[in-house]
Amino acid sequence: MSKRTIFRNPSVLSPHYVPKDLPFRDHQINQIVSVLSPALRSQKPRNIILYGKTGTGKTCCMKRIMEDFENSTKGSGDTKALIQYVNCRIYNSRYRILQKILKNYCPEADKSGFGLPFFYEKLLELVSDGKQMIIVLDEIDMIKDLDELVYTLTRSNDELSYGGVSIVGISNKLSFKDTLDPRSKSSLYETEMVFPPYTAEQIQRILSERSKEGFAPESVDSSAINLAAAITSQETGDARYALKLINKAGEIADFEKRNKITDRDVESARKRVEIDLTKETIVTLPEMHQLTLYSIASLAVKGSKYSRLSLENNSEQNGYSAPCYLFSGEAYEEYERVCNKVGKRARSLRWYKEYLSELEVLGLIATKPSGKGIRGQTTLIQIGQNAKDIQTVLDSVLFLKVN
DNA sequence: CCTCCACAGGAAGCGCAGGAGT
DNA sequence: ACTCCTGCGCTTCCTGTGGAGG
Repeated sequence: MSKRTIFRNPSVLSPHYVPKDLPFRDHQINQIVSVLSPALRSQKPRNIILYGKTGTGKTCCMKRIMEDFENSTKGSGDTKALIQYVNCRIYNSRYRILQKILKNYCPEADKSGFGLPFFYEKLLELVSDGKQMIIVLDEIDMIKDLDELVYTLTRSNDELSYGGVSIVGISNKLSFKDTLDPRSKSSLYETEMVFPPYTAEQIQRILSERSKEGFAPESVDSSAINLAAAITSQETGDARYALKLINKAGEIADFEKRNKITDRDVESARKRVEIDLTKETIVTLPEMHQLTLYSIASLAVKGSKYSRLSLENNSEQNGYSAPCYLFSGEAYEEYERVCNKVGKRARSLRWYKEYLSELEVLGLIATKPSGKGIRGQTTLIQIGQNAKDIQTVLDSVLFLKVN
């Protein structure tokens, strides 16, 4: 009666799953805990920044620590320390972050119309009786007015005699440090910690442990795990990617009604995962960002006249496609056409540039200044992945049919 | 050398939604 | 009901800039 499946507990294989033990991250966890533990004794912990590429376990470690933290304060009745997690990709301004934190404690804050001073007062009230508040800012580099936020939060410490507020920042961009104001930089970087990428052997261990829990016994070839680990470490060392890979391989084997995951499944999963990953980011994009990306993708498929022009000067290299660059000017024109087609009002050129830089932050496109050989100063845009794939994804999202 | 191109990106301000105070 | 305030997304305006062209 029940459908035959090789999955035993699929949630274990999800990238959001937080395991009891995080292999190869004991050192980092211990260090973070030792930085944060003063909060349990009503002392203000130092601020800390966690660095590392995607899928190196930063968020996972932090969630593990938060759970343990909450469990340890639960029994003791009056809690001395509060810990709050904020995903800054969604809550990307000072206002939204404070609102998000406070609405867990006072529900009336979950409305717009309040000014920042209101939130500030509420925050002070919350920690004024000697409590310590730890704010975990995941993807901290996405915050638009981070300097002001850091200033607001550190200033609150000056006004309090007992409680305090400290920040745990999580970022995967090393360069974002330089964009900060020197004052907020020095207060934010009291402690710094780097998460190195996992090695192939480590990923292999992680995969086999999760597979043991996630799949039925004996259903995963050890060579399939080795292959998935090898592919991952060759690409990025991103554990999340590795989990996706093995998960997808499982789905393929399941679909074909086999009871073992083999190398071949991992190979075919590889192509699907990449499309899936970009699809995930694309569908959650705001509409205007989607239209912007769509215009770039379709122009890249068509080929830009400027880039064709400039390619003629260069001698043909193996006949294979050199990276296709688009001029921001022609991309904007295409964007206007696309907006027209779907009956949306195109935003101004100025704002279009903001869209571009946000798409670049997400890694969907790459840009570079035009430099020598091109008249005027402009930006060259290159699409991150296969333009055709992105176009197909967006076609289904935007309900378009363009040829 | 100057001028023009094709933009980049900062500043100011606008309309809107949704509070609070009166 | 009204006025005032706030943040946000956005437009308009403006000045700056690196290289090509004459």
